[in-house]
Amino acid sequence: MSTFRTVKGFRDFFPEECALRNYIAETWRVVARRYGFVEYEAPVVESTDLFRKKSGNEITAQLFCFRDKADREITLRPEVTPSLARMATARQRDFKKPIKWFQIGPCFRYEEPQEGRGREFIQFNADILGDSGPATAAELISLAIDTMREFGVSADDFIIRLSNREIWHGFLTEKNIAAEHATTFLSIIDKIERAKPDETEKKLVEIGLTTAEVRAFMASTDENHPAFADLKANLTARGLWQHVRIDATIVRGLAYYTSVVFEVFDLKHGLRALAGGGTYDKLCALISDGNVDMPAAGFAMGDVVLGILLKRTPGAQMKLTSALLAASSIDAFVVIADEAQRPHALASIQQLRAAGVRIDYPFGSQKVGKQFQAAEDRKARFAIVFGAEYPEVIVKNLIARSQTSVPAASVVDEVQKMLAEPAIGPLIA
RNA sequence: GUGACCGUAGUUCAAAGGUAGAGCCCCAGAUUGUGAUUCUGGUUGUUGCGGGUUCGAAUCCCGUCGGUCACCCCA
Repeated sequence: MSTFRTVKGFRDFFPEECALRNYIAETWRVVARRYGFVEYEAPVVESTDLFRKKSGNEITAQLFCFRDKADREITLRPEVTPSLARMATARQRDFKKPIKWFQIGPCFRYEEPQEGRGREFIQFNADILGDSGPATAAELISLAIDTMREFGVSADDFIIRLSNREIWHGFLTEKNIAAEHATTFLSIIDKIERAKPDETEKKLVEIGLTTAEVRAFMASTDENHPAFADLKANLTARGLWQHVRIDATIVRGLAYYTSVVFEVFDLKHGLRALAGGGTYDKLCALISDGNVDMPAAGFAMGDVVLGILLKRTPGAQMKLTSALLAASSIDAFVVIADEAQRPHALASIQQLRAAGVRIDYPFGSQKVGKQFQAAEDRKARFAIVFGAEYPEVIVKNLIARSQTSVPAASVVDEVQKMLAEPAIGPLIA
């Protein structure tokens, strides 16, 4: 047993986990580009003030922060939206609007780790800046839905919970509640399904409301509420509205959200949120001290809960298994049956690799049976045997268990031809 | 940051105050040019770490670190 362990809340990526991480990131990237988003990246560390002042209490309580050697207050980013706002406002005139950017990278939050929740996670961020309104939110929600579907997660497996903070502000106005209570009130709504009813009632009464009033308003807030009309029309036109459910209890903890807010949840396993986002029309102005007043919206999806869901969702497992196999398998294993042929084998290996064929082979003398076992273990499609027949070599299809003899001089062409044919059997890489 | 439960070989788990074990994995051989199965042999632990109680501690107590869960809230 090693004396050293990973730091609390951090994880090792052994090859299998690394393949999963890469599969998730690559899928995010492919779908985001399909939507016309371009990739950017921000620093992993930022001045602590950037988050302390802009993100709100929920995030600042779990900042992974420290002082550097020059005594500067530094924070490992808990999210990238403030960095994005800083970057976008700093050079906003360089980019045509709307700006559609995405980012994939690690984020850090100092909290108690448990399943689906570590201190380090990889996040996919998609944001649209310089354009506000239902079309922007619809584009982002659509991207979130298609991302889930690309993983093989279907409408039976996940739901978008959608709300709009403005409907609650309208409710407070209607009830003549002072605006200063808005933050407290939203916090109560956020917890209304988790907190004890009598405590909720007590808190509501303190600001001049009752649970009954709030419940009645929630019950009357459905997809026909005017606040969702444009969004509904847009997503219905795309054929995606069935993925959306109005849920007035979604308000989100981050302070900067202004109107539309949404979260992505799985439907079958009771996991934590897969993704969340909304519009944040005032953040750019805040970050730039009022110099750039640019509306914006975006969402973030994490890799940890998503990874758990993919492993548990039948529809997603096949794509996942295929991706993991592709990451660990090779095209052909070279069997050196006669050590005297090793130089010839190395020459062919070099040519095959130059042609892009994924090749492995034994470093030292090994029995042929062992070498075929190694080929099997490496999930190779073919074994290429260099032995007494040289300059002929034997190419064996390890799935079909058939073999042919080809001249060593043409092995590259022959193997490429065979690789181009569809693999028979379950080992489709 | 607070509370609850847990921590034994690479891994999954036994051993309930009396000498730390098994399956799997890994390595080698049976098998000197073909993948399975089977069989044989082999490597591995200051029982997370540090104290304490005891003739004796994996086992009981305290602390600490880590994991899981709840609070919190979400990626």
